[in-house]
Amino acid sequence: MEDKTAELLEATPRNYPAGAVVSHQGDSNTRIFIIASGWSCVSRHLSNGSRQIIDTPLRGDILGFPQFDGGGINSLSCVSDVTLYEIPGQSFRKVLDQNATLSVLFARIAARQHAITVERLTSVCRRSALERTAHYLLETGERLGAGDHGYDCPLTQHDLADALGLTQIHVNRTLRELRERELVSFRAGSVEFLSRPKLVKLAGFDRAYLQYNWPSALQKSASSRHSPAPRPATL
Amino acid sequence: MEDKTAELLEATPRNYPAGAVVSHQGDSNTRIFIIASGWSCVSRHLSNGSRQIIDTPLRGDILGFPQFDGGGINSLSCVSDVTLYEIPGQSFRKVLDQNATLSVLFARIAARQHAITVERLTSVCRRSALERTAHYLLETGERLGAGDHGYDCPLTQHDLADALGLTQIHVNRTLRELRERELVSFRAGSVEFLSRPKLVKLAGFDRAYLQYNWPSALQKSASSRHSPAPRPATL
DNA sequence: CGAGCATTTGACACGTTTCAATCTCTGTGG
DNA sequence: CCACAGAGATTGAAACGTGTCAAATGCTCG
Repeated sequence: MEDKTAELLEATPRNYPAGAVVSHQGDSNTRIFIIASGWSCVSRHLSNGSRQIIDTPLRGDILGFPQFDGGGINSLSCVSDVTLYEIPGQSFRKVLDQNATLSVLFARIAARQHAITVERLTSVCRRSALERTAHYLLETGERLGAGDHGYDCPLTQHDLADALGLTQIHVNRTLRELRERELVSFRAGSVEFLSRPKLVKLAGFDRAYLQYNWPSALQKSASSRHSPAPRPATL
Repeated sequence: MEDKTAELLEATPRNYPAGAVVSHQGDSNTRIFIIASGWSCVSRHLSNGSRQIIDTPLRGDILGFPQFDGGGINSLSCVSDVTLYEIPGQSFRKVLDQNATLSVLFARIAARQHAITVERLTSVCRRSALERTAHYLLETGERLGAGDHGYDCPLTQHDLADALGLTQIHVNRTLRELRERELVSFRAGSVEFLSRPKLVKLAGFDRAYLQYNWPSALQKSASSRHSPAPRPATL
C-alpha cells in the first residue's frame, strides 16, 4: 500500500499488554484493527458463563471490517503483548470508496475470514477432538507462515479448549495422545510437528481455504497459489 | 434498487427443482446468487463421507459475494423447489465499484452472514442438542420473518442433523423432547411455537446478531431496529 | 517460601452415537 | 383398489467419546 493511502486511513499503531481487552463485548465499536504482532482472540461470552473463542487473529489479519467479526457482539482480547493498527471506520470506508482495488482486496480478506470460520464450524461438528485439535494446530501454523517444523504459541490449554469446543482437561488428554502418537508436541509455548504428513492425514487438512483467491486484477501483486509469502503487517 | 441497477447486474431469475444442485463443491463458481424463494442449503462434503450444512439461505439472502461462501469449496443444493437470481460475478463487481451505497449494503449483508456462522459455531460448541435445536428453529423463524406462531419448513430431520452437528436419530429424540416440554413442534413440514418465550429462554436466543446494522447513510431506507420488515427478494 | 496459575492424572457420570428393528406415509404399478 | 417399494420417522439397547469432579504436580513470580 502506498503512503498516501496509509495517511488517509489514519491508521495509528498501538500496543496492548498480554491480558488487555481491546474491545469489549457489547461496545459499539466502529474501529478496524490490523494485527501487527502478537496473539489475541475474538471471543463471545455466553450467559451460562462459558467462553467461545471465535478466532485467534494473527499478524496481518484484519478485524472489524464493516463489523465483520459481528461487531458489537464479540470482544477482542490479548493473549500475549499485541501491536495493532487502529483505523477509524469512517476513514476506512472513505478510502474503500475511492479505491476499487483496495475494496476487492479487503473483500477477499473478509471472504478468507469467513472461510476460516466455516472450516472451524465443520471441524467442530464433524471431527473428533483429536482430528480437530490437529487441524487447528496445522491451520494456525499455515496462517503464521511457519515452516514444517513448528512455531511458538502462547495459548494455554484452556484457550485451546474454548476455541475448539472442548474442556481444558480433554484438550490435555488430546495433546498427550498427539504427542504419544508422535504427530505434534504442544508444550511450553511451542508447537513442534513430529510428523507433519501423518498429522495432515489425520486432520483431513487441506489448506486451500486459507489461500487468498486474488482476482486477475491483483494477480501480479499476489503470491503464487502454493507457496504464499506472508503478507506484510505494516502499512 | 432501481431498474437501471438491476439491468447492469444482468440478474437472471432461474428455477431449480427440489434436489437440484445449483453449484457443486469444487467448481470454480463466480456467480452471485440471490434467493427469491424456496429452501436450499450450502454444504460441505468431507472425505469421511459426512456432510456439513453451513447454512440454509432463505428468501433475500445473497450467496457467493466475492466467493463469500468459501467459493469453490462448498456446494449449493435445493431442499425444495427454489427460485433464485444469478448474477455474473464480473457485472456484480462492476456495479459495486460504481455504487458506494450498494457496496456498503452488500458489505453489511456479508457481515450478517458471518455473524450467523459465528452464532452457529458458538451454538455447536457450547450449547446442548436441545438448546442448539431450539436456537436453530428460532433463528430460522426470525430470518423468514415468520410470526410468533410458526412457519413451514421442508427440512428433514437428517438435514437438521447435518446443520446442527448431530445424528438424525438424536435430532428425532431432541424434537420429541421439545414437543413433550411443549416448547416447539416440528412435524410434517411445519414448525409450531408452543411457548416461544420459554423456547427463547432455553436457547439463550438473542436476535441482535440477525439485524442489519445499517450505517447512518442508509438509515432512512432501513427498517427500525426491532421490527424489521422482510427485505424484498426482487430486483 | 508461599501464592497462584497451568498442567497432569484418575474415576466416574452423562450426552450422544451406533446398530438394529419397526412404523408411517406417499406414490406407483399391477 | 390393493400390494409394494422407498424414504423418512420412531424406538430401544448398548458402546463410546467427552465432560465433571477431585486431587496432585509443576512452574513462575513476588
